[in-house]
Amino acid sequence: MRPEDREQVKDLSLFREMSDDAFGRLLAGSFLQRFPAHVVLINEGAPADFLHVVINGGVELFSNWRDRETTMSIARPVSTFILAAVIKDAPYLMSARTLEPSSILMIPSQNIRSAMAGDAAFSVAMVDELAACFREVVKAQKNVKLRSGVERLANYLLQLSVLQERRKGIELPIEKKTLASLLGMSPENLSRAFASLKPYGVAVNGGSVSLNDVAGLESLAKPSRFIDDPHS
Amino acid sequence: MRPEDREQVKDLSLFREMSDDAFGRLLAGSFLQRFPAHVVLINEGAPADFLHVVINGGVELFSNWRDRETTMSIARPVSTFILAAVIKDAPYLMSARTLEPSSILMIPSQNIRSAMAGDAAFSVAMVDELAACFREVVKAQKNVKLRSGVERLANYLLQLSVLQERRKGIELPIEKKTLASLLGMSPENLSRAFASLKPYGVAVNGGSVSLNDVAGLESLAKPSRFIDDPHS
DNA sequence: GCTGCCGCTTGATAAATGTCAAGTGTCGAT
DNA sequence: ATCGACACTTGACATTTATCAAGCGGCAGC
Repeated sequence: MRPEDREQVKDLSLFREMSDDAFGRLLAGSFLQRFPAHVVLINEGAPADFLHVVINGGVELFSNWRDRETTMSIARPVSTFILAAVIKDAPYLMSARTLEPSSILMIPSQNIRSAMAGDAAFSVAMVDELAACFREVVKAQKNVKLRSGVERLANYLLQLSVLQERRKGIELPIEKKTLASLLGMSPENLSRAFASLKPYGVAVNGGSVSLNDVAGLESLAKPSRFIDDPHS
Repeated sequence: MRPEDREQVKDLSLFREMSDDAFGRLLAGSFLQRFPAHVVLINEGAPADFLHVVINGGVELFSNWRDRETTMSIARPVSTFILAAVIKDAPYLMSARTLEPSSILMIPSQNIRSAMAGDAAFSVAMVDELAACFREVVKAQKNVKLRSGVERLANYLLQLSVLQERRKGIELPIEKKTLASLLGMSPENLSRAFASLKPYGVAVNGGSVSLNDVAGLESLAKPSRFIDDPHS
């Protein structure tokens, strides 16, 4: 593991307050591994032996039931995923696969639990992190239950435009197929949803999207602080 | 607050490991209040000043967007709700209203944060509680995204029958209107969903439901440990 | 007893969403 | 260069779900 990678992990809010010493103990037995694209890292139902940290690349968290599958969220550097399963020492509720070639740091679950026991500040950081995760899922749930497909797409695009800090010309960070699943619709439906946003100044070209009428799009999307703002 | 109520709260996994002393400090400035049915306790977006604990009765957590509303979950005695907002000192993401006349214990948010700072064991309990909450929402999200309305109802009924420990003759604990919203469908649709379960031995009479063919219902519902089991 | 409200149901209809099938274009492997 | 796999799009169609309207039945208040 390169020193700059270690530095990035240490800078996560989860680990920032730890002593270097405690952080060293946490990483004992951990390993950083490079994976190709489209590799399954975690199978739903397996015991949570490691806390995973995306160092670079991207990871899709998804879930299956019968013959259906849905994308639950996307983890980007630098962030952890499946923290809750590690805490509860319970089976993973989601599967995970790389979207692209990715470096993943894997920390033994036992190290996390030991660190909590020995380091009160770390526990507090964990509480903070888990509360944030919880609020994210609640927002996602509201998004699905209160909005139509088109509305979810419109809000996703607006969120992206804020994130990418340019008014026109945003880039979709994931394949449309995956985006459809993340937004809770079929790929065909996503195509049609894009088409139905054309009157609102949305022009699509492959992975590039221009928003030529942000105000109009907002009047359709009606973004809400308590669904769309990642910091609320 | 009656001693037996205090005992029940102390017995929550969140507080069980606390010293009586620390628990006393936690409750300083708290108060127990009785509310009539259908009273709004919390408005989405308000600052999270109190951690709420349902002592008896029942509370519906719900959320609005534009002219739509959906119920997110039901809190029953004895349990806390909106813990995450309290931790983050952030606005509530959901509103709350009583379903019936209810007693609610309200603990000042500041007390919770102080207790975390001074009591490592309490922090660990909080981590555990939040991880459990997180996993609950993830399951709810999978339920909505992977299943049709009829499938969600079928699984809900099976869950109830396990909870109420009798094979036939279960009682719906909430109005059908609320149940519809909880399951993410319109009330009309819930009626039709019940009707379409008739061939699977489901007979409805007001709030009473008989399951005359649990095996058949299960073959339709295909319950999954990682969606329906509250302990997984 | 009425009477009006409300929860619930049912039917008719519309809107949203999914499925199936075909066709296009890209890209990487041979 | 050709081929095939695959992501994406589009159209036709089926299914699911919501909406609107009407009606039933219980129940609280007059």
